Amino acid sequence: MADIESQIKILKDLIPKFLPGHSVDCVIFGYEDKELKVLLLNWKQMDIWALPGGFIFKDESMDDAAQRVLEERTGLSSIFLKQFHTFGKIQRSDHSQQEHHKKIMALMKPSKQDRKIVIDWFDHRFITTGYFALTDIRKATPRPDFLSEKCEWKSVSELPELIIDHAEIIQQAMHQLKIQLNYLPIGISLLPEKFTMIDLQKLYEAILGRPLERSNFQRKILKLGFLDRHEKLMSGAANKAPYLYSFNSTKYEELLEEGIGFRY
Amino acid sequence: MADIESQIKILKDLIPKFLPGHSVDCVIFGYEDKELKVLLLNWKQMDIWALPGGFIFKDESMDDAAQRVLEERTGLSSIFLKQFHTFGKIQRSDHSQQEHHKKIMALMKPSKQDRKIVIDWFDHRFITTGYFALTDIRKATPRPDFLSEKCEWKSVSELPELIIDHAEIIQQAMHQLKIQLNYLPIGISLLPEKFTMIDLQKLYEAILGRPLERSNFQRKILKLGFLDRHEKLMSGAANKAPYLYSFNSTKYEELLEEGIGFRY
DNA sequence: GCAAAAGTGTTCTCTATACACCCATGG
DNA sequence: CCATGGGTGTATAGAGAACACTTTTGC
Repeated sequence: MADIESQIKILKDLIPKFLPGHSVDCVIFGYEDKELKVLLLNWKQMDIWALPGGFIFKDESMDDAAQRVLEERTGLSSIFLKQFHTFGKIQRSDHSQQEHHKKIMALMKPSKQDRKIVIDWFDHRFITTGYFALTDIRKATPRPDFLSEKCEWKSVSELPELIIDHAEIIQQAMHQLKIQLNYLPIGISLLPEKFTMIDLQKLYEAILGRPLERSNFQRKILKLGFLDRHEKLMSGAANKAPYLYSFNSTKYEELLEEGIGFRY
Repeated sequence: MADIESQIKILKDLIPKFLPGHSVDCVIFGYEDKELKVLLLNWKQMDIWALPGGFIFKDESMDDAAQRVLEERTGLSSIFLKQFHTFGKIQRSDHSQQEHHKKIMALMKPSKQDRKIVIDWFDHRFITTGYFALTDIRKATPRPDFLSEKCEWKSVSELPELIIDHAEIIQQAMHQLKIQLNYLPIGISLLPEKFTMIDLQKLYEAILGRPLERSNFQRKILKLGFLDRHEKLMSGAANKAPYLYSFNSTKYEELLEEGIGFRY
């Protein structure tokens, strides 16, 4: 596996350029099949998952580092991205993490010195800042990093086993999403260009975790006036065809300043 | 000034025990004379102010570090304290900071080596996590740290000149205070045991930055039912005496879970 | 009695919510 | 025509804002 080995060499050279002790982790949200999803990485040689994360270069702001991680994993730039919490407990490492690093190290034969640098780097304590991102799942192209085998969207309602405190980080991100719902460009970030009213409602329901009344939702949203109505969507089903809508981003952004009202 | 010199020696020995690159800063709020105040430190030899802050020991959680800073500067423990944002721009240092360190160094004659360790420590890049605290100003006893001359409560409406990005940190803290108002134990933390309805109203007004209608405020708060009514406060003024109230903390905490409703 | 501030009542509007009803579509 | 789901109407309850009115206090 010369591939990993060369990656380790690259990493060894990068390590001195990173800020020690601090990392960023991204909770990248997408929306598909009426479910809220997050992008997760599957670690090589282990059946355990992790959030996409990375380190901060000494000459790079923390926000830029998060942006870089997001871009590397999804190919997307200029996406809504916001920090939500910094995790600073002492025990931010666990058995599975150490086991993983051992297995990775076993796969390669770098020089003793390189090996030591890399192991030491991963073994010391990190404080991590969590960011959440809102993406259109159809536009993203998930790409694993060198530590990982797979990079996949996983439904937040059935998350796989996650390393260290990453389950907690996702929980926190979802809570913040709920809390800040009225001030976030939920719809415009997570939905495709055109969508039906039910699509939008289901998205809100997925985030809020509770059902909303159909007719009232429709009236409320339309009254806010940030949607443009387009042609009807003929689904082929034996029922009335819904209109397609798109966001009038000017009006939408104006309204977001004040907050679009849904209590949680 | 052997005093500073011995402090520098202590600091030099502590530095290896700190996590490099990360600090905490506390925006400690108090309420007095109908004004929201924050506790600030005045740096020795300079007419510039700073937030109380500190570093994190390698075997200490970030929350504990913030708690320690709060306790060292106010003597208060078990106070409401919560992180609100992490500041990770590259240029988190400025001219006034460097000037200050030079002046401090000039005051003392430590060994060249000690001096280098301390200067290097302060000169490298820090990411800082901001915490805000809510305190009863009457119970706190402000104490300067060794870099500072004075430690005083300053009204948020007329802040003095602050180092680096500390003005921005306070702005952010105030914004979070406003946003989270309905979920924070504002009253019980910032007011004395007993207070009048107007006291509580003025506190809310100070945080929200806008006037509230007296009679409606009274009705709304009383209807929520977390206040116990006590004797009247005879002020000696030629007007009707207001009742004194205190928080029924059980009910208050129950309600805070759901949020006590004031739109901002 | 008068001024000032506290406490209570009334009215109006706006929103949320529930639910009824009509409309479009394809089988 | 019927089942299904979209779109609109309506009725009611509660919250919020504005403001009038009453009560208490010290001069």
